[in-house]
Amino acid sequence: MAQFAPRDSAILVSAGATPVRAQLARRLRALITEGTYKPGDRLIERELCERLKVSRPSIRETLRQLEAEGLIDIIPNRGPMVRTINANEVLELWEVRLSLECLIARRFALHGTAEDVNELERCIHALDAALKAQDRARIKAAKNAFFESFATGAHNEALASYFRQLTVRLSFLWTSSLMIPGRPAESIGEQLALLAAIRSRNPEAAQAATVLHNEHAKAIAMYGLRVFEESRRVSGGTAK
Amino acid sequence: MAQFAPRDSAILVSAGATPVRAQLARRLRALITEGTYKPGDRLIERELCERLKVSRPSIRETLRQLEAEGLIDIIPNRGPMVRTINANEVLELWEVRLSLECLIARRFALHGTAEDVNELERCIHALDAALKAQDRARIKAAKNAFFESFATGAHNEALASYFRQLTVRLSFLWTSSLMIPGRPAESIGEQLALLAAIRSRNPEAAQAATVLHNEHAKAIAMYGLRVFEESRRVSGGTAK
DNA sequence: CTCGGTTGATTGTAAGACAATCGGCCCATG
DNA sequence: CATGGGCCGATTGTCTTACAATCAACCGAG
Repeated sequence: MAQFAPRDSAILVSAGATPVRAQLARRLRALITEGTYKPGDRLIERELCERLKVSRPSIRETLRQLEAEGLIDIIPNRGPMVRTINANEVLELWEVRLSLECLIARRFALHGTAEDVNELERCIHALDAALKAQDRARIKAAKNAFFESFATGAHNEALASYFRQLTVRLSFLWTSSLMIPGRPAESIGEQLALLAAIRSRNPEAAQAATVLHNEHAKAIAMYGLRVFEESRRVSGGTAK
Repeated sequence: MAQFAPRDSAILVSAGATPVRAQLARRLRALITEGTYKPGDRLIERELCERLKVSRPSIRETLRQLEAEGLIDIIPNRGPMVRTINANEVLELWEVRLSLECLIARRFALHGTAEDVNELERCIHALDAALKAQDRARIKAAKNAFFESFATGAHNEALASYFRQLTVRLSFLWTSSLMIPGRPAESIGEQLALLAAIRSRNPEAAQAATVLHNEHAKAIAMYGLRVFEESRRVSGGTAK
């Protein structure tokens, strides 16, 4: 699975020069996850061509990829739009993601190296700092770094890839609910519990910590969904 | 996620006429899962054009989709090839798939309708019959029908979609190991145990049955992998 | 036998073109 | 005034053509 490069491609790993469409996919993904294009927005090919300075074939190939990743819907003869997700679909995706998250936690506890664990700890503290600073951009970056180091520690690339994909598909939830007062401290505590479980090489405890943390995060996420749908109902759909 | 249509699109469900590239994707997927194109085989665009009677842009868009689904690799300036999977990657994918399978089993026991359960039973018996008849095509069709009804009964479309994708990515294993004497009866027994657990609405038992069945299936699959790699080493790569 | 350059094959990307289809608007009509 | 039908613009679906960039394999020279 191509996905987005976990890190920017190491120096001589991916021999070939980066194809334009790979960068395109990253950029479009970013435009969607950062909320520039919101669920329901139409992505008109010619518009994207001039905005991103590439030809229509490149755009179309990229759009097909994003469709396969679940980020956009392409309706025949109507064109692509950022995928709209209702509450039920959020719950569905969330459940799948939780299942993978549990597997990651168990695997991390079993197969994570000391370095993986330390990296995870660094990410947690960085996230803590970002949350206290109430800096959206930093929070988002720290959250991504945390997810990435979490997924990496499981040492299962396929698993990490699917986990990333699901995280991206649900990312729109976080833009609405990143900063809820009182939540941060609690959240960090949960993640430190996960870290402790991993450090003591206890997969069951790690999974339990993940489930617990997820219970809270899910509540936040569903709150974020309501906020999002509200804002959508108010500011109206530019595309109905 | 577009994926392949779970069934051929019902009469007025997907309003628009089927785009060519959707059929193309199905056909190419079939060519790969059925072993016409084997892992490592290169998929040369112009070749596919004349074989499938479509233009290069259509082919390229389809290939982008299959890449995102993990079925093929596209190496820059070298082109697409059917993705080669080594033993470690098989184990990785298998573990993810098992995790989803467990979730399906639990959800099926909790949310499956009586009709879902009956359909699953029908599929199991059909598979049993096909196995006894030693008919490869029928076995394959029955296996797919079983997976489909299994996934459907969980009533989580995202989950079903990812499960299908993983099944497809691992499908090459089955072509090598479909018919192992002695295995069928045992396998059917395991599936009937799963069915019983679901019918008694016991998610834990259903998950346990899934894990147990998977333990055996995995051994078969790894055997199939060795057979496959052996045949690959012997008959050599047409593309090295 | 090894190294290096040349060449052929294939992809990467673009631009242009045209048919098919969809959605919305306008108008006629009850 | 509400409703239905038909027209028109916008957009995608698909194909053709074109050319540069790159890789891989071959071949010849040392």
